[in-house]
Amino acid sequence: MTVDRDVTPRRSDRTRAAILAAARERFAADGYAKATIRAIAAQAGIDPSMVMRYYGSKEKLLAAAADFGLELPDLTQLTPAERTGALIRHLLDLCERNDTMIALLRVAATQEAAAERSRFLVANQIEPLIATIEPDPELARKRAGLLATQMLGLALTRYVLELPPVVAMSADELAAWMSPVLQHYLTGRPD
Amino acid sequence: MTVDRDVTPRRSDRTRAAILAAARERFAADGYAKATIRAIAAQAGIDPSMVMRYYGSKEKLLAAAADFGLELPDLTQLTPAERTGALIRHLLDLCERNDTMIALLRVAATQEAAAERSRFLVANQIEPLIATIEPDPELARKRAGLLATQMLGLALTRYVLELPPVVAMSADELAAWMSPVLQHYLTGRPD
DNA sequence: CGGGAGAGTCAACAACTGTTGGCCTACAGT
DNA sequence: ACTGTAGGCCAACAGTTGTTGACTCTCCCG
Repeated sequence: MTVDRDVTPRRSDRTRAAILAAARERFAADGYAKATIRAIAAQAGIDPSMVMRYYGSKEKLLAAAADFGLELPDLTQLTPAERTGALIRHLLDLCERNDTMIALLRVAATQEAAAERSRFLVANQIEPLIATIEPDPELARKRAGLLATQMLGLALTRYVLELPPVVAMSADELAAWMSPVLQHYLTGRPD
Repeated sequence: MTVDRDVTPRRSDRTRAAILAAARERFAADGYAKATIRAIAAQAGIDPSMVMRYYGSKEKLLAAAADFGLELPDLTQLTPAERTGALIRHLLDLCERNDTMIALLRVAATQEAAAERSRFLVANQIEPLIATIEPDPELARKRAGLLATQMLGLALTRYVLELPPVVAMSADELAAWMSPVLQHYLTGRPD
């Protein structure tokens, strides 16, 4: 192992990144099957065989494309009133800034590996986040699951199914409607 | 046109139905691309060419498989307190009794025709349902969209992504947690 | 200047896909 | 008995897919 401290700017790194970006865009737009290696390569402006050289197989490319974090806000730094709006705005921002999140959602509908990745994100990023404000771990798990139903439901209907009423509403309006819901899932009780 | 009053029990009707049932099962389990005509035919116990003979093309088979109604309960016959639980239980029942709903959801992630069908169902079945208890049509549209985010989010996380915390909860527990949410979307106000 | 490795292209393979047309079989009506 | 027709199967086509290996080009280092 050579010490690769300070930049080792392989010329291929840019291509590697271009492939990954193209893959996310195609996966987000077309889903797994229709996002052909050839289509991804074409969008990245290189030969299809390069995709294989750098990522080994289409499945591994998917794994690389789905490997990202949610970068969720720190709930303990926010008042209970601020939390819910921040979560909703963060989700919408995450979906609109790049296609990674939507790619994961769309591909997870058909590819078990992506579905497993989504389960991992809920268990290892949302659940611990909730655990910072909910001491009971059993209950924190449930709150995380319930939160996911609403958050992923919003992302699905707005960016994948594109239901007109959901698309038409602004981020502020959605936040206003959904804040009490998230508040309920974060700290409320059933019944 | 011959008068086909009282049964004309074509021998093919059973095969036709078997193909449709098999298609829904495969679409629900594998999504559109992986649900091969050959796989569907095999599950129906007939030859792949029969699928084409009866449904013309794979796209038309999908259209036939996605052609169903939500059979939603009549909200005006229920007290506000009963409505929400009834809606949630109805959705879970719909998803668990046969695979049609899950097939639509899974396929809609990649096939525009199925996504369009989901938009149609929201606009022509959920929206009119809400209109029976919400006079303002603009607001009824929004309530329908918001309701869809939570309902489809539940179906997605429980039956497609199979998030463990959501799968683990019983129908009663989910209804208890989500009833206030639906109540808010049905009759509440933002902010 | 020469060679070796990194970066990339090209052409092909084998498998699988939706789809088609020809052929067989059973049976209802005459 | 005969025949037409509906229901079904088989084999094949043409296109697309993931994947591979051989070949080219272009620097960089000695």
